[in-house]
Amino acid sequence: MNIETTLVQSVVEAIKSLYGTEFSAEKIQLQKTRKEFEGDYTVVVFPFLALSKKRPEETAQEIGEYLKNNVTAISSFNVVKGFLNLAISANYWVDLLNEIDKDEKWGITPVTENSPLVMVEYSSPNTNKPLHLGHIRNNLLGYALSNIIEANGNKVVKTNIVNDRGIHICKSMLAWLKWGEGETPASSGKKGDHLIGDYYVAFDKHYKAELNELMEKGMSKEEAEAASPLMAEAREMLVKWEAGDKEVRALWEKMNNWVYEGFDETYKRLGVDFDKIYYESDTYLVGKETVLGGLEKGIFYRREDESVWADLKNDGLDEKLLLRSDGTSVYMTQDIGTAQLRFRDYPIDKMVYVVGNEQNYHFQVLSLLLDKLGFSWGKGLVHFSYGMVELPEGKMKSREGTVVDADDLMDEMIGTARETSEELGNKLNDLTEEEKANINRIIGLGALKYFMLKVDARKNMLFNPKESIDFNGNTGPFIQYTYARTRSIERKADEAGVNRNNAKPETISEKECAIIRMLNDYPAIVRQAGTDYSPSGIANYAYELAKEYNQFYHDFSILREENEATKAFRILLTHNVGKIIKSAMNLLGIEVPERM
RNA sequence: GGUUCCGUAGCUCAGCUGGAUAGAGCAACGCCCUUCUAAGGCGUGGGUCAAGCGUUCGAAUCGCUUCGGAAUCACCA
Repeated sequence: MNIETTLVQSVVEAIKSLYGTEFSAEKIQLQKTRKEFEGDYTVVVFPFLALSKKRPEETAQEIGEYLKNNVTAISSFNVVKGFLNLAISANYWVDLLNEIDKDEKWGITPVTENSPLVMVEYSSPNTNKPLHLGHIRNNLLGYALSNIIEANGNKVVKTNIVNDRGIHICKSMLAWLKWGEGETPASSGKKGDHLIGDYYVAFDKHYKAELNELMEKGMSKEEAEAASPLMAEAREMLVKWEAGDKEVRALWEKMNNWVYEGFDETYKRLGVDFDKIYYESDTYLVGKETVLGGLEKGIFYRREDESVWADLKNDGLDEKLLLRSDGTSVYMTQDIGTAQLRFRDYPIDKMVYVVGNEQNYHFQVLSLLLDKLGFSWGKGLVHFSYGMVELPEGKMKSREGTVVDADDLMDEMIGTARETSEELGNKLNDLTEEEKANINRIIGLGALKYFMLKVDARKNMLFNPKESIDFNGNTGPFIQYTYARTRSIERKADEAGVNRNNAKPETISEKECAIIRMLNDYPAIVRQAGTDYSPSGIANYAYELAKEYNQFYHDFSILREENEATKAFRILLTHNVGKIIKSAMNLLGIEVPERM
């Protein structure tokens, strides 16, 4: 049994024995003892005063004595005001550490055949431009979240819905036809998604120029927009696409495939992946059918102009359009269609959508609509809503050229890692260029990923491209560095023939107890992160652990210990700190280097 | 205007199922590399936890109000 459970139960027994009353275990407040006090765990005794009818100090003293006499793991206790601090014996910690050592997957709940199936949707790009900083946050959160949910004993299906159709795609296509002169990724050496993005920008440029021209001739902005021949052509192209025009479809497929190749490269580099990809071009018609089905069942209603609506006023929301008067589908219709297809493909128990917080309302509505349409997981769907990434100049705006491109950013991070590494000197000189490059990649991306994941997802976050490329302090590289040192120590210990199974020291330090306690907390941290959907919980834990260990490491020369048992114990501790750091970073999708 | 979210050190962020003197990192200043990796460690300074009221033995944490900021409320996606 876990030490915390033991302590709580013992406190219940103590109260019963001393005051003759049952006290509910959930109401007992057991917390880690703060650093400035002596002990490992602290019981808050204020809630018991009504029962004991004594002053806080006396009550704490009585309970402390009872516990010390009845729980072998407790070596001593002290009382400060209404706080009972309990110290756990060294033996207990050594045994616990051995237990953690035996379990290679400490903290991870295995997935079985009967585990619930959770589908996580994330990324959801448009195929008319490359991925940017906002997508990076989305992708990293989605991937980390999937790992965390899986670590809590769920089957996870990672999915991506690609927005591959619509007027914006036609704009790129049209621009490419007009001004592309047959340019391809192969002919220009550009990544496919960047190539298409350039044409999307080109369309906008020409369109703006056209508007200006028309406005100079005396049209208002609205009139010019309506009269624009370029936009008319784009709309025409969309109509052709919907009608299945062969040429348009062929061009669409060709250009989308370029984009997918580009995306795949970016995803691979970011280290994220998907089990199943859905395309909006496949789902939007299904959505229409589903909505019409709902109409027949009387869940929705039709207005005089033939448009279809859902009335959600009884649920505290407004009315929501589902099909336009011309019968075409809207965003919501497509999400319903995607849900329908997914439900056909998988026995989904829970659905998690990783989508920005600007769509909070949309998902509130979607949840209700899916529920009304009979999807068992509709009501309980989770919109994992995250905040925007802001730049020092404000929001990212493609028009103002303040978008931070995902590929460029990764290049920059890796480049900075390389420079830093070179400045620091010759640590890696015995490695090949390839090995060095790989370590710099791990560090550069680790810095980026950790920076994005350590912040509470709900909050808007500020990304300063210049200052945030930081490798000191609460950063990914600091944690990776700590891991690399644990590995270095282990390698040297292996050479010296230290056997960590001989760890039976007579005394261990407070610092070491604190570290073991943190290792012991890991399963609870993983569970908490799973129920809160909070990768940041894992991230901050990893930092705390790395920091705690780093401080400890600084004070000890492990391999120079004279006592074999103590030396073995320190290696055992080092090994398990490394194990847990690696595991936590794995959940976040951050690699750890063996050296750095 | 309605709804939702956010406001903690100069900056970036933890802490929030109510507990002890509110924590890190960055930035500033001062120490520490013949010691398993200095991408490190130690120290100093820095706070009206936006403000007010309430709940209670106890509030950064819970409730209400106000003030600031963001998102959303489309026959856009």
